[in-house]
Amino acid sequence: MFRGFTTLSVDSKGRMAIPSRYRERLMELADGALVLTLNPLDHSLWLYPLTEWELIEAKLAALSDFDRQSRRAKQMMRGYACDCQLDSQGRILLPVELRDYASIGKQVVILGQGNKFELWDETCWKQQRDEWLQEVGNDNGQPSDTLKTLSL
Amino acid sequence: MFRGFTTLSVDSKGRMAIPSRYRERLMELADGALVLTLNPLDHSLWLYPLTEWELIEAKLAALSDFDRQSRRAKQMMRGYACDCQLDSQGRILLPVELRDYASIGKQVVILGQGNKFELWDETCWKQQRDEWLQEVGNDNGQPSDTLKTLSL
DNA sequence: GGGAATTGTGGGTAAATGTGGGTAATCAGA
DNA sequence: TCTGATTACCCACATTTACCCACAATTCCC
Repeated sequence: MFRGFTTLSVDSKGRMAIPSRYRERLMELADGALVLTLNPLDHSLWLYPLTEWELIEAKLAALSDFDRQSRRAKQMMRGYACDCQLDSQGRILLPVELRDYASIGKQVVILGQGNKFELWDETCWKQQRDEWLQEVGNDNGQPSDTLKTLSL
Repeated sequence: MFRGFTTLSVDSKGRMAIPSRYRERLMELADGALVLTLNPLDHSLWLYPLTEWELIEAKLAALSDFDRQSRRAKQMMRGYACDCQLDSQGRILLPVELRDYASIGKQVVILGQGNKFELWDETCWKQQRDEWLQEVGNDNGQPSDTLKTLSL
């Protein structure tokens, strides 16, 4: 499973290097084939190895078209899913639309998140992180029922 | 299966290029034969490879004429279904009636959606997308029960 | 601490792709 | 049968993308 944090830069062509410690695993899993899509819950991107994405796609395909929320989730996640391939330098190309969606500028943060990675614009990530930390610290944000019983 | 997002332009003759990464698959599946029809759930269009459409047509044929919603779905989807063929440049011609239904102007968005593609006017799509993202972000729109248990 | 290998970054070039428009063939209506 | 409109095919251009090589920075090892 993927974990950890890296800051990377996006070059003028919109390319981003994948940290080398993940590359071997990515080659094993799907020969470097990746799927990048938007994270509809935050303004960030999700990056799956192709094999992991196929599981997600199956879950999405099972959702009904007649439930509006489900339909939108399918449209967004599948619609924006983009096939990427590690190039010979271990980089991937981030399509303009996805960069825009996540306001990705020159510096990117990549977070290992289990079966996938999460990509944030560096500035956005810092804001988000600080906001969330403050919420938790303040006890304003009531934890949801599931979290109330969670021991870490 | 199809996924991904592309912005394309419709030329003065009403033609639209199919992104090249899909063309080979489309030739394999049905020799470039496609069926374009309206999406009765949104004001957009659905584009099926002929072989996939035939499955849909069978499903539609099985729906009862005495259920009003089913009857309408049959009428609309079958009635507006239009045969298209990839031309030598990998383009298809969008009939005027369907372009009107989806308010398709100069710029079109094509979304891969599993067994089919979804075609939107670019402006309409952006509106749709932003509305939905806001709903999800605000936590107002309660996720439907299926979504509540969905881990991505 | 110094040298070598690995990793991250930048950019040039050639091929592929998307776009536009001219011209010939086809079709429908009068 | 003639005429006008629509559709299919062809060629040409501009942009984008993929592939390649090169350098800078970092890490690792002796």
